Amino acid sequence: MIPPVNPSISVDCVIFGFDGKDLMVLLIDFTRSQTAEGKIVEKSSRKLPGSLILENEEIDVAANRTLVELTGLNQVYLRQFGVFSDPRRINSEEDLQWIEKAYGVKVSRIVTITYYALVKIDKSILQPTSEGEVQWHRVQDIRSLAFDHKHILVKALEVLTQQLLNEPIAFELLQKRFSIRQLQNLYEAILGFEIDNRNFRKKVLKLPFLKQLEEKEKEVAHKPARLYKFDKAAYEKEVKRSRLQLNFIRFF
Amino acid sequence: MIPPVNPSISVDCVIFGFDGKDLMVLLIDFTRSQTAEGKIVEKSSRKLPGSLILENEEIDVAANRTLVELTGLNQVYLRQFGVFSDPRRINSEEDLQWIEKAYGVKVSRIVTITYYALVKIDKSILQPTSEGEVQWHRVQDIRSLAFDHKHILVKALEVLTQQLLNEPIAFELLQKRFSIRQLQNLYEAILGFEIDNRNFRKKVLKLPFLKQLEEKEKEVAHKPARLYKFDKAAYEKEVKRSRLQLNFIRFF
DNA sequence: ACAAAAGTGTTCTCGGTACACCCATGC
DNA sequence: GCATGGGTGTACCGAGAACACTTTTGT
Repeated sequence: MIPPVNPSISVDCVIFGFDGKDLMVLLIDFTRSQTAEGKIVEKSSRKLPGSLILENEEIDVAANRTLVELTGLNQVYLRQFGVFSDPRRINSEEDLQWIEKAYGVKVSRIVTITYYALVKIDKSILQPTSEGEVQWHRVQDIRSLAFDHKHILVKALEVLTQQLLNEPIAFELLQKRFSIRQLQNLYEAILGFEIDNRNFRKKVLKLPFLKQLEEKEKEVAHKPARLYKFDKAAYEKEVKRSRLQLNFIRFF
Repeated sequence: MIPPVNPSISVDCVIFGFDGKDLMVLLIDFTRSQTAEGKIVEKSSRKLPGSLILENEEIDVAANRTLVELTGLNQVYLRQFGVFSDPRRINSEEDLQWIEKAYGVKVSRIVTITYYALVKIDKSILQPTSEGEVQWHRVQDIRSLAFDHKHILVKALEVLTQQLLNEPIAFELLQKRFSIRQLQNLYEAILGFEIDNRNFRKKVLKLPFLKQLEEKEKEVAHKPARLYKFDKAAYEKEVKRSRLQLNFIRFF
């Protein structure tokens, strides 16, 4: 038996990855066709992965379900960042019909709760979906998306940037072991400006939760970089220890 | 004609005020009674102001509507900060019946989008509601609330604290004209620790959006304090001007 | 030996912190 | 004149910013 779906609440996930150079996002290609007035209307575009929620399902769980179905990854960083509720956010007849067909329920207005996920690209194994093909796209190349998904993406990027400056989430996008340069590249890609390498190293090497490993890069045609890992336990400990200070009041 | 209500989505508002000494929150007293198995069950408690949303109503608008109905205040600071979606968050029969009676619709599971508002206490004129009496309460005195509202309040406080450290929202809680000491009291009340007065003054007086006024306090039995106001336009300008720097990466 | 990226140190400036006394007013 | 809270300055320290050359590896 199919569990009942709530026809007015959905989740949409902005799934970010990092390929060493650019910030990437996972999108689904899909095509809607509608027969209206004897003519067949076809529209092709891309959308963010998402799903209506089940009755009796917590929203976080729905977001995680969407993520697992798509990437095969469980236990990844997932953060709720917004609610999109414009009554006209799904405004075309063929879009509504496509959703009704996909879920087998009558829908009208849908409020969506949005999440962004941070995944290690190399670990993700993209699963085929009934909606359409799933692919990674460079964020900077994306021009338009279906529904109000472009709008959602823009908001996700804003929140991601803020988050990156205040919490150690960069490590969720990198492989377990990484070089300082890779970390810097990630910051530069997301923040959109260059950072002085010496100052960056000085700053991050002082962090108590960045652990140097014995291993080095191999088979590279230059001096091999030292590898590091993120020690989550050390981070949690440090956060608890640190007291709030005046220092923390910063308005810009 | 009553506009149709969406029975599965609501907003709840945590309305904060500051009385010069303590952080306050606006709560509604309400009583549910239910006749079950011949017995009358009565429960009295307090709840956050909230409302089911209307179909065709944006969530932000619903939150604002709730706020206006209650305080008579429009155009106050209002910020969405969470979504509470545990399918069992409204778990008692009398709570469900009370909601159904209040809105005249059949409800089962409700997902709530939560907002916090910052208001100037002296400007608010509490409106009587059909739900029950509305009153300001000191945040630190609150022991328990109906539904999962205590949980919501705790989350609101966390977000408020973070916000206070990163954005100039303190001024939303103070009167238009205020003294540095009042501002400091507000920070101390919310952050929960004492701040050195000389250092605090030095810090805030350097802010380009804090404008000194000619007026001073009057009729106080001590040296009258200078008054200041928050210049929003100057703040916006400053934010645009300031560039992101490495400086901004702070993990604790 | 050369190409390519890793890694390293110093000086300057600014902002945070700790800390104790005089000032203006009402009564 | 005294009680009350407002308002002020200095010395120390740590972190960010600017800036250019040497090191290690593969080919």
